Formats: sequence, C-alpha cells, structure tokens
Amino acid sequence: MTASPQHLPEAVLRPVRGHHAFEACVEQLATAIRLGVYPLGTTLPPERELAAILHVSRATLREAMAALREAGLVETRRGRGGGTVVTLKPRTPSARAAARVAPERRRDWLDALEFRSVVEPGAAWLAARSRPTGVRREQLERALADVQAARKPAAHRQADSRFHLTVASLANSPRVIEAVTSVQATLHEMLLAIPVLDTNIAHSDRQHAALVKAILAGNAARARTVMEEHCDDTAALLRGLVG
Amino acid sequence: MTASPQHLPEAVLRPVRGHHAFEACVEQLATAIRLGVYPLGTTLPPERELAAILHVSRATLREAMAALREAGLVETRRGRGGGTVVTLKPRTPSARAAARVAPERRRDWLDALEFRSVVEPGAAWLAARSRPTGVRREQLERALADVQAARKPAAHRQADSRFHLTVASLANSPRVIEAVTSVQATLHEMLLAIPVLDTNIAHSDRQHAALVKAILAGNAARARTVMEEHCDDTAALLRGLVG
DNA sequence: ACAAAATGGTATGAACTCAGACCATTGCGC
DNA sequence: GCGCAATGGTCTGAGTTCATACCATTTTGT
Repeated sequence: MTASPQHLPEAVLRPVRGHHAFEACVEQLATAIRLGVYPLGTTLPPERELAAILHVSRATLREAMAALREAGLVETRRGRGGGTVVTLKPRTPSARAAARVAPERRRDWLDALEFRSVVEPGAAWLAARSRPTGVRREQLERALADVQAARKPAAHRQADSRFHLTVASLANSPRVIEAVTSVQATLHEMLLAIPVLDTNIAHSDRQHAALVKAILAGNAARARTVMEEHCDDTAALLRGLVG
Repeated sequence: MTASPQHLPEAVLRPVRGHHAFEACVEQLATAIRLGVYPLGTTLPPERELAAILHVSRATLREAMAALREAGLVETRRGRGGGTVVTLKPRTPSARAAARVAPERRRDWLDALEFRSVVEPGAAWLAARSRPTGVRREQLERALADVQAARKPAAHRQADSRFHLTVASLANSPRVIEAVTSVQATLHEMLLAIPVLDTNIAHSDRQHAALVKAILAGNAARARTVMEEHCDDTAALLRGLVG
C-alpha cells in the first residue's frame, strides 16, 4: 500500500457543525434578514413552520427568536394574524469596526472572495443553461429592477444580495444556493465592517443588466464571463481594503 | 418598501447542521476512510487530537469511533504506539444496491453532479493560478502517479478521489476543499450503488495527465477546460444510469 | 356576542453533549 | 527491569436540545 498522503487529512477534516443548534438558527435567520431575504416589515413564517424548515425543535427556535428580538431585528405579536415582523432597518457601513477584525476572520474573508469567483460565475452559467421560463424570468427581471431602483446605499446592498441569490436560485441546485448564500453573507459582513467606499453603482448596474440579458438569452458562456468580471471588480476593491 | 420576494425564503433557509455531533463525526471519518484519505493500514490521529480537529468532546468522538469499529472500518489497540488503524478494504461496487435509491437521494445525486461541474473546474482553475511550487508540485505528481498505478477498480476509485482532493487542496481555499470533499463523497456513493460500469480508465488517465500538465504550467484556463470535460464525461455516464 | 382557528407562550422529562479529571494498558529509553 | 510517556477507557455533573403536550391571546367568521 502506498504511504498515507499527509497533506490530505489536514485539508479534508473540518470542525463538525457550528455547535449549538440555537446559534445556528440565530445565524441563519439574522443572515436572511440582513441580506434582505425578509425585508423590513415582512412577517416571518410561524414558529412551528420555521422549526420544521430548520429541523430544530420549537423550543430551540424560540430561543433563537428571543435573541433576534433582543437584538432588535424583529418584533413579535401574539394571536391570530400575529407573528414575528422584521424591524431591522438596513444599516449603513460603519468605519469604526474595521480595526478589530481578527486575522482568522480576514483569512476567511479572502477565502470567501476566492470561493465566490468560482461559485457565482458557475451559478450564472447554470442559470443561463437552465433556460428559465415564465415566473423565473419575472423573478429575475424584478430583482434587477429592484437593484436599479434602490437609491440609499443600505437598501441597494440588500437588493444586490437578493439579486445574486435570485440568480443562484435559477440554477435550481440546493448546493449552489447554499454556497452563494454563504458567500453573500460573508460579503455583506465585509461591506459592513470596512469604511464606506463609493462603489461604482452605475458600473455595477450595467454588469447586472448584461448578466440578466445573457441569462435570459440562454448564453451560458457569456453569463459566466460577465459574472466573473463583476466578482473580480468587487474583489479587487475589497482586497485592497482588508489585506 | 418592495413586497417580500416569495421565492427566496424557500431557497435560502436550510436545515441547520447535523443535530447529532456523533453522527456528523461518523460521517466525516467514514467518508475520509472510504475516499482513501486514510488508506488501509494507516493510523488515525489520537482521539484527543481528532476531537480537537472536529471540535467535539472526546466522549462524543469516542462514540463515533465505536461505531466505526462496529462497522468494521477500523480496529483499535491501546497503549503507547497504539491507536486506531484503518482496516476497511476498498469495496468494489455492488449492483444489488441500485434498486433501493430513494427519489430524494437521486435528486441529491444529480445535484451533486451539477455542483461538481462548477466546483471542480473552479478548483482546477484556482490551483493553476496559484502556481504551486516545491512540495505541492510533488504532491500533485504523486497523486497522478498513484491513480495511474492503481490496477484494481476499488483501489483506482480511492486513488482517483485522492487525486481530485489533492487538486482541490492546491486551490488553498478551505471552502473549495469542503465543496470538493462533499462532491467526491456523493460521487463515491453513486459509484458504489450503481452496477459496475467499465469506466474508460485510459481516457480518464489521459485527462488527469493533461490536467496536471496545465496546472503545473500555470495555465488556468486550460486547467478549467480539461476538468470541465473530465466532469462532463463522468456526469453523462452517471446521469444515464441513475435516471 | 360567540365560537373557531391561528398564533405565540409555558412546562416537563428524556436523551445528547460537553469539559475535565482520573484509570488502564502498552511501548520506549535508560 | 523500571519509570516515563502516549495512548485508549471510564466516570461524573452541568448545560443543551428534543418531543410533546397544554395554556393564553388575538383575529376572523358567523
């Protein structure tokens, strides 16, 4: 038998799950809210339903909800027609936080940018190849319109996340969606932590439009290229600022 | 504020990670062993070390070890110089299992093939771009030699997994490695469950060689293209067999 | 006004997980 | 041979998480 490859075990074995179901719930929900999956004023699904979706007990889910309430992201009303409503106003980046990013965190940030350069173009490619029809086309066009309509930076950020997640959802692959969600969450975190940089929104909007055009035309290669450039532009900007 | 996009929540929220730390450990270790990360006869790291790597308590890790022992994947000896040794002989695919694949499982299989067509070419691209030097080049060449030297199908399968994981590890991105590991694990499962098909090993070996050449030459575009074709060939074969 | 339904709020006991300490066995170096 | 060190084996008490009820509040429908 050949000798054991020493480089693989270290690379392959990873910490098992983010411990504490409770924390994982808080993270998923907070991320969904911050990314604008549940925009300001919308109502989350009932507790029993959310618990089922996340595969946790209602007790655990409620602890998570309590944390979100505590943190001011949501408010809760009882009774029929009640529920948990999103109250978080999308925040504008604050420069102060930039200083205290741990090296480990920064490494993860850079890693997310690399991963993104693979996953999001791939998602665009799959989306175009899937030849979306009907509702899916409308979802995409609607997401594009939302980004371009958003004026305030914070709202624009959320709309941008929603746009990228919508593209990913067109790929129709749970694994792709998970990857893009994770990447967008990290990206969002980065953008909150570094000083406001006046991203060239007009430039970004042109790229979004070109991307939608390519996807709707079923031009997979072009969709991937456009997304690649889009990601590279963001990455270059961010890499300069964090490391 | 715009109305809530109804398609995103369903796509974005996912079950919170493996509730039982124990099961997650078993899965990770069993996968690592089956993929040949720890080949037959090698010794796993000491319990305390593994527990630290996987971020679980030693008690939990030991339960997982007991399960692996029970399943006949490993054997354990006490005392200094002792430890847990891999005893699993790589298995040859058995046709019997093919019938009882649940629809849900089959969907995940097809999803893995899609995800793979994005992630592995991306990994190859990053690997080539990173311009590996010294030890990394040797690891890659060694992995290639191992695949081409493997004669028996089962051993070839493990060597193939190790090769792909090695390519991924050159990308130097934890997220990429995780993605490729997950994809390879599912691929391995598929290959075990479907009837033996006489994969064209010579063809596959040529692609591997071309891939290594492109990576070592730093030709990222070529590396990606070669890997894309390699994945497409496998995918076409498998898709025909699972539905 | 009243009942039904939908929703959040509370309670309980079992099972899992953790951290840390300590025990038992074996090989290595002197 | 003897002691040290490395390793697996065991125990315990506290904290989480779970499943499953049941309670409380509010809106809707008649």
